[in-house]
Amino acid sequence: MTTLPDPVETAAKPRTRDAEATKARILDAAKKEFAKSGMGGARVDVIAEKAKANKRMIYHYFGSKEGLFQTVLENAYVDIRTAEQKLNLDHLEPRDALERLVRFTWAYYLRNPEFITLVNSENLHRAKHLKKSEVVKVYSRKFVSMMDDILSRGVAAGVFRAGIDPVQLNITVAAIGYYYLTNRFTGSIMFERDLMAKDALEERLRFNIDTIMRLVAA
Amino acid sequence: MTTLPDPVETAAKPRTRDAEATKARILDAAKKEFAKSGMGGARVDVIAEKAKANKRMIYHYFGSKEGLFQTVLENAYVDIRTAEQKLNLDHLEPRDALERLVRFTWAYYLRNPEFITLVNSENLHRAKHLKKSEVVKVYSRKFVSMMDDILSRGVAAGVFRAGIDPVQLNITVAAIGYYYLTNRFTGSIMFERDLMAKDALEERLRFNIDTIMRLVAA
DNA sequence: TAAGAAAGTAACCAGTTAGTGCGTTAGGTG
DNA sequence: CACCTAACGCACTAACTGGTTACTTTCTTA
Repeated sequence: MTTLPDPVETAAKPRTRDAEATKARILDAAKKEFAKSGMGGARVDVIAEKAKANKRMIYHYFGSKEGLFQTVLENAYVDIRTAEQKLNLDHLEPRDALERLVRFTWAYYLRNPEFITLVNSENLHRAKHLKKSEVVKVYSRKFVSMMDDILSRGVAAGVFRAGIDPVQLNITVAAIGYYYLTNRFTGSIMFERDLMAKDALEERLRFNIDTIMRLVAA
Repeated sequence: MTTLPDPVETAAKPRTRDAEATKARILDAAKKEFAKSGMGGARVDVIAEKAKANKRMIYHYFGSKEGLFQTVLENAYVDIRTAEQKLNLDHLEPRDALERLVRFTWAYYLRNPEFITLVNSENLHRAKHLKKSEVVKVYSRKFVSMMDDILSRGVAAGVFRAGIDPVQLNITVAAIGYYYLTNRFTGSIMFERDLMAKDALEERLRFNIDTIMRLVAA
């Protein structure tokens, strides 16, 4: 050995303790791993490594792999529902509000591809983790009433037809974006085109807005 | 010992050898297991047991777990595409043909829930198995041209508007059924209603037909 | 009918994997 | 500053899991 490394720069850091930061790093790594491999396929050791945390910490903070998955899933739902509420659609003209929601949903899926995979994984497990979550139900009610409000205002303004079920419409808005993106790999093969190319994505968004607008038009 | 059992009825079956039947039993069991747990979560031992076959036979006939999955997946795609071709939509009035396709797609997903889960699993793996399949591409081309034909005839008859991309329409027809069913567990919690109840399913089908008809109407 | 190919079986193996026991260390508090 | 709680880390294990080895049994055919 020749020179001792500068302790300030390369010392094996005394690693200041920070429970919240460690938790956050674990959740972030877990979200990525669960999204990449699903709840069953994700490896706890890999999550610990990517989080630069010890595996023991995962069990300390989240109890089990399933506990960790449940927290990740719950956070994901809270995140999208919170973002939706921030759109302030009630200040917009009904048609603009609806178009904005379609655009937001599409953009959210594109920017948060983990969301889709987490939801798929949860449905493979028959929603056993989500069932335990009370928060999600509260947020979902707000989500439905938001659409209900847009529809009512649209009908009153004479721009939407009456009798549309907000739940069915919500499902449809999600479906036309979600399906395209979750099945982008098999879809690109079947239709022999790159569904993720920039112009393909733009075309799909236009098509989706069109689909929803024609569906609700008076 | 008193009486010898009737060999025809109760003999500890000499287990007549039948490669095709064994293969078929393995494929059937594999489809169910892969659908229930995904490609990663399914267990080869469980498949062998359910197929009443020896695990060694799986490796003999299909090489590996992935080889087995690929065959199951390929069969699933061929099955739905074949059933679609049998609909004979080219003899129907365009609007009837399209409605029939929407109804068929919905009914197929309902009667073959494994299909959806297999496709989801394949997309989690970025379609690495489907990429190797040449058959699927051939069938898919026929699928697209079928929709193309319906659209052209509809435009010519003045009942559909022009300029609709058959691929986008195909994706949308699949999406509005597929999403509802694959996310039926989380959906039932979020919307606080049983999405699989008989009347809920009927309502969704009606809504979907309506969505597609309004989308293509002139 | 002898022989060999194909179908079928049981036991086994090496590598993983979720989960733990137990000891160490940082840092806030009395 | 002594003490104690909570953060952190290492090394281990019991159960599993995809895949294989070595073998027996059945059927076909020359």
